[in-house]
Amino acid sequence: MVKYQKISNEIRKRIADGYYSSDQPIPDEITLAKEFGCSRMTMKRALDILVSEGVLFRKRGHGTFIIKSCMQNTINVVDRETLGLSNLLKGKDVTSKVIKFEVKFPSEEVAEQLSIDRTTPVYEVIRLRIVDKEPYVIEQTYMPTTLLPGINETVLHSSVYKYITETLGLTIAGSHRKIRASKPTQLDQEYLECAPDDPVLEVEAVGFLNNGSPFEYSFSRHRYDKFVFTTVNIRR
Amino acid sequence: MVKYQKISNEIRKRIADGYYSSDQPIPDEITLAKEFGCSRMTMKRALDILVSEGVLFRKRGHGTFIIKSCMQNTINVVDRETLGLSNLLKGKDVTSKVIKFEVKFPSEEVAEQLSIDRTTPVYEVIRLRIVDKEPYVIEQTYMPTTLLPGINETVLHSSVYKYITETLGLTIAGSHRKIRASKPTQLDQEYLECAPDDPVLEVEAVGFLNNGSPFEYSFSRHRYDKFVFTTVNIRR
DNA sequence: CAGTGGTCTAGACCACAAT
DNA sequence: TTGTGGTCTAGACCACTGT
Repeated sequence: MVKYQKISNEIRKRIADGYYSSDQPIPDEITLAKEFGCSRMTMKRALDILVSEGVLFRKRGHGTFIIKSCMQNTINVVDRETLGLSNLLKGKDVTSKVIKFEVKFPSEEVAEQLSIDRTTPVYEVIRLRIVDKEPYVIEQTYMPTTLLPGINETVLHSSVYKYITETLGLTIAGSHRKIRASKPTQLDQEYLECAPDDPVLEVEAVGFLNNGSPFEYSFSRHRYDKFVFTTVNIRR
Repeated sequence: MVKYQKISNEIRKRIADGYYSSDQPIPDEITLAKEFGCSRMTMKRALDILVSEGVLFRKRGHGTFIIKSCMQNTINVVDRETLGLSNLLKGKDVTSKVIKFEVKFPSEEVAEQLSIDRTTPVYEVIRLRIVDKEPYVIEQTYMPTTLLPGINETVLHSSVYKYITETLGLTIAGSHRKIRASKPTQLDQEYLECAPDDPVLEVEAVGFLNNGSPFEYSFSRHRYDKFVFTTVNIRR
């Protein structure tokens, strides 16, 4: 943990604790820098994190203020989903049922999203993720076999994320995602136990490693009553 | 436009033009800094923007690389929705039908989200937004009358965003959003012209000004076949 | 004018990875 | 060891705001 992160965490904690009034600006950057024994640039960087999180905002010529509406927020359900569901819901009882596990040549769409050609085999995995005994999400995932060798049912039953990062020593860099509402498929109705008129929240994602290669193209279909996707949007 | 933005734009353009090979790292920060006549910190900042956009990623000890999967992306449908729908769909024919326009005391939930007490009147607006003659989204919006005086039917028929920024001279700072799938209500079916089993994509948002005050609490309900929410997620 | 945040610099040292 | 990006500094100057 580097200095700007420590400072950022401390300020975040202070805000949560009500240490600073939300009607007044927090102390100016130079004062805070002195308090934390760092340069103004480092202080600014610590505050930048909180601005990007939607906790603080700045007003040039005025000061830095707390965004009131950030307090009454529930848990951030997503926004860090590339950490893998097992991590996201740490503390919960997460299990997986493997519905499909095959190796095949990719469709044109899948090949394009994974930046591979159609002769590179991919895993096709369909898994039902179960949280505290309740069906939570059905994930359909395509992964290049070349990039992620050695995936098997054992891996699928625990954590693919863990396998990629720990066993293969790869680093996940991020993802591009699309979110839409959808009608339930037969599979959804069967495994998510939803009614024919229950909508489904679908998250389409391309995940990529820190070497730039897409490592997964996935469709996560969630029960509409158990999943909310949250984001923060800060204008610049 | 400041230096790091100009540089950032130039690099983005080069990537789009295929000026840099996506298999090789782009030139290192010091080399680029020399080329652009800036310090390394400024160069880093320019590249930071592209990293946050999911265009580049860095690998310590290696270099900075292009994310291949960023190329085949369609238009970013959202992510800048705080600009207002009129701006988002510029060039399209956007009209509004005002379904409800009242002033009332807020419910507990609305008061909490807007950080006001229950004695501060709010506008309640329900608008159908129509894009190129097709129903696009129903927005139910609550706004404090104190913060946004003078809203009327004329404003609602053009752009509330424009009214807030230009007429009132306020600055929109950002928003917190939650996205979920939902069953269609009677209102949805009537105005969005969707079937009883067509799902709806709902975006719940709290928008806030650059003085930290929440200025709107809204529910935007979209036809499932006409709206996709896109995001980029970069790990740090 | 004074006080705030925004940008930019030149340079130092650290962390990581390949050679 | 070399070369990369990551962090941090001390200070300069600019832009905006309210007095």
